[in-house]
Amino acid sequence: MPAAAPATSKPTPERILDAAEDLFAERGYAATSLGDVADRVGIRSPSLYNHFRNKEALYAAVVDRLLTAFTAPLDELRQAPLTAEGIYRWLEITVRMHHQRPNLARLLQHAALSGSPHTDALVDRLFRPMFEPPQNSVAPNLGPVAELQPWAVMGLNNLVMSYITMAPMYRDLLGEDPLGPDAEEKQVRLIMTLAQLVLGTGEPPAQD
Amino acid sequence: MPAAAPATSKPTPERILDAAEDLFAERGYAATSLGDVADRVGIRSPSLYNHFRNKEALYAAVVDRLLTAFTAPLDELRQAPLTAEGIYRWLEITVRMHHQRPNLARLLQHAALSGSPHTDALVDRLFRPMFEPPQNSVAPNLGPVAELQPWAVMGLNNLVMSYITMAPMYRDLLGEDPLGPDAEEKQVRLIMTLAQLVLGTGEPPAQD
DNA sequence: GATACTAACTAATAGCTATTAGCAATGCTA
DNA sequence: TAGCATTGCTAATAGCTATTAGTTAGTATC
Repeated sequence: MPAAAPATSKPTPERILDAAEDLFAERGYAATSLGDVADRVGIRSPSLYNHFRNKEALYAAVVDRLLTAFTAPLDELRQAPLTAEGIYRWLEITVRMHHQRPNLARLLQHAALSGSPHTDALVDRLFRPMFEPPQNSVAPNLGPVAELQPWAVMGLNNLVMSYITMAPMYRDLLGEDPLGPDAEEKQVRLIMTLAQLVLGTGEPPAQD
Repeated sequence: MPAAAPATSKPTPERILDAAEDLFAERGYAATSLGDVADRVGIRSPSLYNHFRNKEALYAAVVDRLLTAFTAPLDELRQAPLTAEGIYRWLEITVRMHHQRPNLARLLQHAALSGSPHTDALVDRLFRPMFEPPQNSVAPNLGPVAELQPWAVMGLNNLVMSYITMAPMYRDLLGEDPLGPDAEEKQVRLIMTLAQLVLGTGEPPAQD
């Protein structure tokens, strides 16, 4: 009795990607079993091979879907000349995206710790653009961390992502769920404040 | 031909702990196999059971050894009343310890992502003390992040540790090995500068 | 109405997992 | 010298892993 598409829900490949994304993000590539993915979708594991060539291809698809979702709004920002206000906008968008799709940060962290297939793609598409000087820049003044510039980029990035990846450990210690919507606002404010301190007393963050 | 203690090296249990610590830190609890641990020590995996009850006990021993190494120098600092200079000392010591023994940060990150046995011990012994008000405090002025205090503690911690756990991803992007000795100095300076900005223009970091 | 395609299934594989049982060699102690 | 605890080994277990082969039931097309 196959092909019982429930008609109510998403197509199977998408449901597989959803389940695999959550599991890869939680457990990493090696510790995720296709049986668990299949269980979550509600099918048997060999049926996964009707939609993805093998485990690595499934992982690659998960990574690709996440990367395109993240790089799209940032590519747009990269077109305009780089101003201090542009940096603030970029930061806020990044923070909010990581809160809405926390799985990329988790996947990245697993890849950094253990290595995974396609780690190059993650680095090249997400990180490398931040380290190359933009084509038309206004050379923002970086304040007291002048010669530490690349390290500051790494630091800000890590700060945003480690908030996501470490959140479960702090749930009891903060009075609040660190991944709830209130916390998102709080983290945006903290990051913006920090950035303002680091970049100098320049422009204040834009108010929505 | 057993009991061939090479006489040159450390006792076996310690060598097992060393190997297991590296592997657990790199791959996490679930993805680490006892066979790989044994290979690295140079024995067969059943021989591990002569020294540790099972995989979980081995992991517990790794965690415990790391925690005692880390909490010792910090407990000492916690005795004295809390001053701004004390916070700077605490920060610098923490950064340097994480550079010398990067495995605790990696283990913590795996535990936060996937959950592992004994995660409570990690949180209780390492994090919880930072969130409880010290017995005799001088109520340091936290500057522009006043009501964000617990979030700032979490942020500084994450900043220090994510530097370690994310380092491999940035190796190509920075011009330098992020875990080399020069980088340690650079990170200490960055963190101290940041802390100075956050805590207000208070005391400058002590020069050794 | 016959045919091809899709997407599910079961059965089976080779290899790895932690763990146990039993054996053998060594070194310490009486 | 006899005995014992330590610590290594091999062999064997039950269970999980990704992956393949072959089958079957629906769906769309001619």
